[in-house]
This record gives sequence, structure tokens and C-alpha cells, in this order.
Amino acid sequence: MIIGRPKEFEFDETLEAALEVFWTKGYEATSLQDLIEAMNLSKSSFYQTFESKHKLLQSCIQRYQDIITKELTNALENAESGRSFIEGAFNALAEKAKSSCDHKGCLIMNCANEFAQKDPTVADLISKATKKTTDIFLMAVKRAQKEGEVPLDKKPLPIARYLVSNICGVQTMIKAGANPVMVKEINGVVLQALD
Amino acid sequence: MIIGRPKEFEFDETLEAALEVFWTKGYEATSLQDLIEAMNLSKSSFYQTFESKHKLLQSCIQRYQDIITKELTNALENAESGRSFIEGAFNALAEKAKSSCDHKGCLIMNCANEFAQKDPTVADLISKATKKTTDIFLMAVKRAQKEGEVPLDKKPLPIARYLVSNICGVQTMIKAGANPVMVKEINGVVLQALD
DNA sequence: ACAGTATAGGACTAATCGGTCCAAAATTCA
DNA sequence: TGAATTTTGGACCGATTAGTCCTATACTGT
Repeated sequence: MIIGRPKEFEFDETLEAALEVFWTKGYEATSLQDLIEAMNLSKSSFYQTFESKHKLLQSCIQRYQDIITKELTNALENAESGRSFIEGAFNALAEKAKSSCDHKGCLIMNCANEFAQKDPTVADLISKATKKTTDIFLMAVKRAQKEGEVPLDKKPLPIARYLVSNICGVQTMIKAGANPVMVKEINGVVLQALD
Repeated sequence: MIIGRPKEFEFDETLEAALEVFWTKGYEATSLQDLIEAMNLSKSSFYQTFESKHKLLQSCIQRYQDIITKELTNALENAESGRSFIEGAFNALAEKAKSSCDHKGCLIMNCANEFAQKDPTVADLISKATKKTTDIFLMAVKRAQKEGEVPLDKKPLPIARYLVSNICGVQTMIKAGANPVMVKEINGVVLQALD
């Protein structure tokens, strides 16, 4: 049995609310006030549960990574082919560029940009998350090769890293104001690397 | 003749000192204290000359754009070929990845990431700067085509945009912890788009 | 020397920052 | 009911935030 006064919030809900705020505003631009309002938490509950703003960010990065890893893995499993999974990922970016506002990008890469390598703890999380995503694209490329949609003489790992790098690049271009046409144009060139 | 007490600083010097700080730390993470220390300026001189932290950022972005536009234009003019200019730009990134610390990336893209489209004034500056850089790469691609180092059937503008996007992408990957080997690997795939 | 003009130093502001702490409230168990 | 345990609300903290303002200072022109 749980003893003591029961919690008035759910851990997952509040964590994901915080994730949303960090994702939208960035770490530095997010104040504690912003967080506890979005999370609908008292300050005491906040600190008791998440320890500090910085620790909370780490938890958010972790959670974000879990979510996208699951999503991408699912998408790859359900994709018609390895190649269509990859193309789908880039098409999704072009779709995102259409919705006028809230280009949040990718939390992992936002943090990579904001913290660079200044914060070792964050750097480590970022590096691991990037590796995980790269692994999924690596599987996709290998599968595409098996399926005959990518030439066998191409080395799959550089291609996978190239694709991840391009997702970051395109996402940044969107933040820099690229419109959907530009994004599709770029995507077209990007995907020629698979031919 | 200049009347009144003479300035004890030079505009360009202080502006570029500020640029360096914004470039290294980002906008939000930079305090006024950081700025006036780096600029070696009194608060009064700061506000009299640069109006506000936000206006100063705009001036820095402008200055940064002027600098890189000049540098890139020069590099292109002095390059052996359009293609070698492009390859040189990506090799420079791989070089940067070697020096262990201070991966500052590109101020323009850092700001694009930090502000996304939230700040219209900044968004406009970013968009214009991106266009200028793309124009230089466009010239490079066209020149490479004339020189027979890029097939004539490729559309130069999408290629130019693709190259700029990849510079952003690679720079983000470096911030995410990519080592020089990874960067070279990615660059190799990127440049295949010119074949 | 002195008026006019512009810069520099730094005290000062109100607001906000992340974070701590303690007492009140809400639960379980005896 | 009352002791034990946990969460919650909110007062409180010193430090820092961006920015203002006034006075002392340093120069030019007369």
C-alpha cells in the first residue's frame, strides 16, 4: 500500500508537459515558472520529483529518445520497404515545413545546438541518442539493399550517418525559413544518394 | 572635428567581441555582464551605442553575415575550380571537428535554431543571410558545371540549397559529438551529389 | 578660462532567476 | 482516534536579470 498523501499528478504526464516546453522554447529560455505552469505542479512537488531544471532536462531527453526510437522502429517495421521508410522520413519533414508555425525541430538536435559539447552530461545523452537513431537508419539502408532498392556496393553506415545528418540539416533549414518547395527540392537531391 | 569626450573603444572591435560571445554561448545564455566584460565597455556606453541586447544581436548577425559573405566570395574567386571550392568548404568542417573543443558552428544557424521563427526580426535576418550564402554556392555549382566538374543536367539551385543544408547538418552532427572520421564519411556521401 | 558636448562610471531599479524550507493537508496503519 | 508518512502550497532566499539615470570626466571651439 502507498502511505502518505497521494500524488495529485502523474509522472509521465508532467514529464511530457515539460518535454514539450523545452522542445518549444529551448533550455535557457525556459524558466521554472514556465515549467511548473505547463506541468501544473507546485514548486515543492517539482523539486521533490525532478530534482532540478537540469536533471529534468536530462529526463526529458531520455524520454524523447525513447519515444522517437519506438516510433521510428515501428515505422520501419511497418514500412513497405527500407527505402520507403527513408523516403517517408524526409517527406514528413516537408509536411512539417507546411504548417506555418511551431517548427520545434528535434529536441535532441536542439539540445546539441544549445549545449554543443559544453555540458558533458547532456553531450553524452545526445551522443547516445544520435547513435540509436543512426542504428535505425542503418537497418533501413541494409534492408533496402537486401530488397534491391539501394545498390549493394554502397557502404550502409556512411549512408545512414549521411541521412541523419541531412534530417538535422533540413530541420535547421526549416527553422531558417525554408518553404516546403525548397525542402522537397533538397530532399530530392538527398535521396539520390540511395540510387 | 569630433566634439565632446572621445570614445575609449572602437565600434568594430566591441561589436566583434560581442559577436564572439553570442556565437559561443548563444543569445539567452549570454548575460549583459558577459557582454560588457568581453566588450570592455561600461554599461552606459553599451546602451548608448548598441541600444539593447536584442539590437546588438541583430548587429552581430549582420556583421557575421558580412564577414562570411566576404570570406566565401573571396574563397570562391581564388579557388582553382567551383568544385574545389565546394569540397574545400566541407573539408574545413572536417578540420573543425578535429579541434576538440569550441564547436561554435555557424552564428546564423545557431540563431535559426535558438529563435526558430519566433522572432520575426531575427527570422528575417536569418532568411536573408541564408539566401546570400546559397547564392554563393549557386555560383560555385554553376561554375563547376561550366568547368565540366558537375554534370550539366543537374539543376544548380537545388544542389546549392542541398549543400547549404548539409553544411548545417554536418555542423550539428559535430555538436552532437561526431568525430572527424564520421564527418569525412558523411562528406564523402554528400559530395557524390556532384557526380 | 569657459561654455558646449559627448562619453564613462557606477549606483540604482523592479522583476525574475533557480532553489530551499516549513507548515498544512491528505493519506495508511495501528 | 492518533501516529507515521508523504505531498502540497507558498513564503522566502540571495543572486542575477536587462535596463535607467545621474554625475563626473574629457574633449573642442571660442
